[in-house]
Amino acid sequence: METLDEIDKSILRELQKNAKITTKELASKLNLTISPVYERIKRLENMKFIKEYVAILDKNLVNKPFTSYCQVSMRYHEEYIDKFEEEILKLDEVQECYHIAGQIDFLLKINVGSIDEYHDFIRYKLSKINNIGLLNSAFVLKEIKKTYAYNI
Amino acid sequence: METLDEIDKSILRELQKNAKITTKELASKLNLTISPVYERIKRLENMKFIKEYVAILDKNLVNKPFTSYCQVSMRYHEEYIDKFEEEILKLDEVQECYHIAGQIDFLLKINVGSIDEYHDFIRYKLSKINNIGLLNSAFVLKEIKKTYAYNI
DNA sequence: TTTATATTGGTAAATTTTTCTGTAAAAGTT
DNA sequence: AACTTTTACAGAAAAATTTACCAATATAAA
Repeated sequence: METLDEIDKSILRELQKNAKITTKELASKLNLTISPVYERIKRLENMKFIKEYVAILDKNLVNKPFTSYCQVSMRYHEEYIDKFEEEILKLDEVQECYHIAGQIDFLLKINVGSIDEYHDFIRYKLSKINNIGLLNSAFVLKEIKKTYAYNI
Repeated sequence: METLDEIDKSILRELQKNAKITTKELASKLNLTISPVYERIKRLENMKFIKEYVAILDKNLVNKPFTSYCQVSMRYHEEYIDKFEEEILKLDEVQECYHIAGQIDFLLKINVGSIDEYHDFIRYKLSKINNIGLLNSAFVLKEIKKTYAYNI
């Protein structure tokens, strides 16, 4: 982070908002020419400050309107965690999975097309993983805020 | 969704993985020429299937390595919810906020630079919002899986 | 079958990306 | 202080991509 000056940070701020901005536009915003902006972007990519560029889809339009956070605890902790993580990676419905501190072991974000699909996911996919103890679902009623940008 | 054929879905799948892919490359993958692929992308943008293109940064490199999920319940439900949501939108540390079903009202994803910063956030920013009842934090120990792509 | 509509392929202009060269300022060395 | 090295920027040219346009083809509807 200390290798980033204010110009770099401005570039990252813009690209977090809009990855499709042209170097020319960005240069104009920063009162620079194309060259330095272009080189800085390449440097930020090479140094992996920028991990990837992605298109964000409308989950309702692509028929994945149903979101749930699912808390999972393992019955015999240590020995089955690796296996659980392995299985989770294979499940397309799992958008995110975190190992968290506290009584619960894992927090999963699940995205599917309907409650029925969610039921099937829990019943026939998640529950099939060995040694799951507790399993608790919290349905998302409304997305109040969601941003992909860090406040740098 | 019914307005999307298999070609559209393939395009969306690719753009979710890599927004910087050129029309030429994409056309080659789909065994089409540039024109139809270009027009389809524009159509998907206009129809808002694609909401935005963003750069994803490395949270460790930009000094936001600490993530926590924070459960919030309101003391007097109905009347203070709007105000709470309003205040949440102003807080840069809040990456995501969902109104969820169940005992807890809101689930927040918080991203900061350190535990100290997290403490300050809870103590001096989140707690300052009126009529919060319960407040519970679950620290993320490890990110097992995180994808921005829907399985379409 | 005919008409209308949508989709594709091909081409060319406009724009952007990428590379290259030169200059100036800053930092480090003798 | 003089010299080298490094770094950041500007400008321009080359390469590649985006964008707009038109004709040809396929698809659906009348």
